[in-house]
Amino acid sequence: MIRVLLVDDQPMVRAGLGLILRSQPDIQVVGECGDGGGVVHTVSECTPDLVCMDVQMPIVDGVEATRRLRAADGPPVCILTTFGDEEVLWSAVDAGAAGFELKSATPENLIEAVRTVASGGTWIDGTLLGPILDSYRQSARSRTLHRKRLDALTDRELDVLRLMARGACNREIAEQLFLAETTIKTHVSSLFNKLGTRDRAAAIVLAYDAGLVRPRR
Amino acid sequence: MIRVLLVDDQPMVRAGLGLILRSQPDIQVVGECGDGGGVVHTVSECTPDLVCMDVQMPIVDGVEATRRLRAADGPPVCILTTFGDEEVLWSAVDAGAAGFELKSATPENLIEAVRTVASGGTWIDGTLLGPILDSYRQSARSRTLHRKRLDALTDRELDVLRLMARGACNREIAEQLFLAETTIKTHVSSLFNKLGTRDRAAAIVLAYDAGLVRPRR
DNA sequence: GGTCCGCTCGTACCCTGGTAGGAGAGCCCA
DNA sequence: TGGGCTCTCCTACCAGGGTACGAGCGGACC
Repeated sequence: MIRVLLVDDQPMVRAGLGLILRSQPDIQVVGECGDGGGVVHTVSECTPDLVCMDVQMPIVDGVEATRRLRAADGPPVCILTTFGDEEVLWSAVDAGAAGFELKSATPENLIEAVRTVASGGTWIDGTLLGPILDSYRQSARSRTLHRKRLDALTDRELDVLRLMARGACNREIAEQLFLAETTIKTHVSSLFNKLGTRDRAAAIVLAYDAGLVRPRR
Repeated sequence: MIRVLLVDDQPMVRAGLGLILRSQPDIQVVGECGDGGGVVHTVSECTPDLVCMDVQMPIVDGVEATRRLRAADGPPVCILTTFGDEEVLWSAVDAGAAGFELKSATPENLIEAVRTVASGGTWIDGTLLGPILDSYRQSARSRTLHRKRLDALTDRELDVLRLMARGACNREIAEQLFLAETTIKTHVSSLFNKLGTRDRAAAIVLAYDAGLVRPRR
């Protein structure tokens, strides 16, 4: 039996959600909340297996409430929202949400989302997946355009550029590649010419833009 | 009726996939391919609604075949692979795949993937979604850690750092901020101290790592 | 009123970064 | 075999980057 806590400021929405979920023999709605503020407390009382959380709420919004639940080692959270823009999705993911479903989804999808999240899985509404991957593809496309400029570089010059783009000075690059510093200077000048950059700062920026190196995280 | 083309170098896998898909009354397997090389040609002959594509194949791999199909304005591609590492996923997405499912998935999931992709949707295996979001969360976490170091900077120093991280030299920064070059030097030295960086190269790297500036795409 | 801080600007100095030009060795390909 | 390219290393030179230190001004805070 899957025990669900519903959090939404609109009683009508809670009623509708409850109706859909209760139609399943293995799903049980064990509590409701009208704001994100009391969620942590309510959870400790009714011990749900997962929390269905709205985003827009008057006092404490769903993202913040999700963060608090995660901090309190609470049950997994499935975000339920009206507007599925990317910003909200990422902030919810950042807060630790395991599921993200639109209120416009079919009851079947909603139930599947609940089942997936309750069993420890991850769920993102299918209609959102498309735009997300599209934006990734777009960024990948212009990255390959940048890469074309890097194609002119020799292997050695790429070695130097990579180290340079990690903040290494010429002497350090020389040490790491077992070369003389003057050699590095030669490579550096050469790759500046090919890339059309005048100094290492611009080259580093280009290395990031082209995706040769990625921000370390 | 959904018309499917199967592409996999192993006949056994094609047989198994076919068995699963043909069990559905609305799905029809209209062709098979043993390598990615002939996919574009085969598609023009048997006109499928979608292509189920293996990744590892002897001559032309699934990612490259997907790219060619996209270039030829072919039907959507659902990638079917044994190993679900992130690299493969992103390269497949980059190539234009609309679906990504593991061979270890349940027949139900496979069928759902096919139905989703055939109807123009996007599908990613649920077990992969978790690790992807985890890595995103990790990156977000250490981004905030880096940001802590940026918190020590004054507004003016942030202005300077932002321009510096776009490749501007001191004189250009001075011009853009309507300040003297010596002032910029003061700010630059000060922010190096606060960030613990010794030169602008390292500061630029930190600006990217902290997410203060993002690769331009 | 005094103090702290951020912002501005200056001088003086050193050092790394970047350029110009040359040169030798190894490799591939016509 | 000769030409072209890459990789290596050198000398010499100069501008910009970075540091150290000082100083004036204005706002915030006690």
